[in-house]
Amino acid sequence: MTRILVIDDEPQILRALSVNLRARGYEVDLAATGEEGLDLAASHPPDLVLVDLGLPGIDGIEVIRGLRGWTTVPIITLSVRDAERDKVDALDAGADDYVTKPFGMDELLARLRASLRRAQPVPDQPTVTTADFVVNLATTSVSRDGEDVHLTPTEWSILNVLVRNPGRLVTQRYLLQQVWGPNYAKETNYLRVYVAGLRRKLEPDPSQPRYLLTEAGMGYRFVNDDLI
Amino acid sequence: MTRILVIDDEPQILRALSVNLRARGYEVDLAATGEEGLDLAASHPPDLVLVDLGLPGIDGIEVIRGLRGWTTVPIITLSVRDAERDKVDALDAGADDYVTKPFGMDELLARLRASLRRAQPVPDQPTVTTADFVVNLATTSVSRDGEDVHLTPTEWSILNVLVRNPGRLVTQRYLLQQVWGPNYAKETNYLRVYVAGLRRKLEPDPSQPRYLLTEAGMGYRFVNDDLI
DNA sequence: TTCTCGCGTAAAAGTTCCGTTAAGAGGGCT
DNA sequence: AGCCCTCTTAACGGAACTTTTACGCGAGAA
Repeated sequence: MTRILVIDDEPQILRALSVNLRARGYEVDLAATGEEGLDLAASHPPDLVLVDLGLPGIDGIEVIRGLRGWTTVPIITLSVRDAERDKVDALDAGADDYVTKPFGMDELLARLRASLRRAQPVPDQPTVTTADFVVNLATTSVSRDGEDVHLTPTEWSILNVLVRNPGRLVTQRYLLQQVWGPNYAKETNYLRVYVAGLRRKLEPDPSQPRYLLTEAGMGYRFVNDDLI
Repeated sequence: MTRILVIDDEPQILRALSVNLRARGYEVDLAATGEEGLDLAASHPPDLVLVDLGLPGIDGIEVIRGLRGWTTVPIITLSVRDAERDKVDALDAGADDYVTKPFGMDELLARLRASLRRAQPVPDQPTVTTADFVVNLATTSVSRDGEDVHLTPTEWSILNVLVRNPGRLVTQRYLLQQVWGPNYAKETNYLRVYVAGLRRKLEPDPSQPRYLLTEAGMGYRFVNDDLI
């Protein structure tokens, strides 16, 4: 049975979600505060977390960071209609999706199913193959034209995050948090230096990247269009 | 059967709407005051709400806020012609569309069908597909004819808001607040510049937009009426 | 008709962001 | 200790993006 942890301070929303989710056959855990939610998640690991961003006490973002410290469980945030740029923080912190309040139960259920489905095929492909190089996630190695390419730990860490999110825009803040930790979310110059290094080692033409693309003002993206 | 809740204090309008809607095969609930309307909506959930903005007692805006506290049912407002300010407030409060009194029954029915259609299927996947382009909300990317379309952060932010509110009239103020924050609610020239950019990149004929429509003086609307 | 207002468009001006390079610091290994 | 590898940090030129300004057009009001 799929277990869903709902963290929200508004009793009526908690209640509405509880009723609707149970009616759909989900097992539901409820928490009214961030602390409670984190405890519950640890003692009773859920398959998906629904968390309100506007919690009293430690807020939703902190809950996401707390969860992301030890689990990759899908997280969907609930938030009031607010500035887009605030929601970016949630996604950067590691949320998978967000729903704005007021939300339709149908929409929420749809996003929930989508997140659960996306979480399933995590049986990570051991290798990612492009026309120019092969990344072996199991053995932590990269080869190009049959030759081993040596990467430093930091380079590997970055490549790892990008390759595990193929085609997806990875924000610089998310990358920095994954690789260096939450205190380095602003040090975008690190990314510039290391991505340059990766391109030198992996791209056929480092000055015109084909796999490790920059999205100015947003982040980076690993694309692999070849059908292999 | 599709149920429509009509909230209006003028008996002749209530009567005219009731007759016309029933003739088209809709089930109709009638309410003469805001309180009555809210009660009826709660006890007998409708598929769409038609509400007059100029109600005695708690007015139309309050009714919209009351409904939006717990439901995303499509709301169309009826308002007299010169109450521009009220219309914008209604849309910001969560209305989907408005019709100006005196209104033609044909126009009302058309908007009604459009709102109902939008509310129907919630896509299970985080992509929005039109005949000309595909917006992928999960990967933050847009493609057209198989080719990736590059968007700047601001362009993406605007498209994101519009696409997440399909068929709905999004006010300029709401867009500006979502993208730039609350201090930019008056900078409508930004919208002109960036929407033009989006049209250039996405519309088959940017001078005659098919998806990103302007509602003069009010805002913008993303429509995708293709049955895909 | 003329006037006004809002919109679309283009381009200039201003600002931020990125790639590159290089030098110094720290740590492990021989 | 000395060497090598890696990480950190700073600086700069150029690219990308945002903001601002200006102007033409068309719809609706006077």
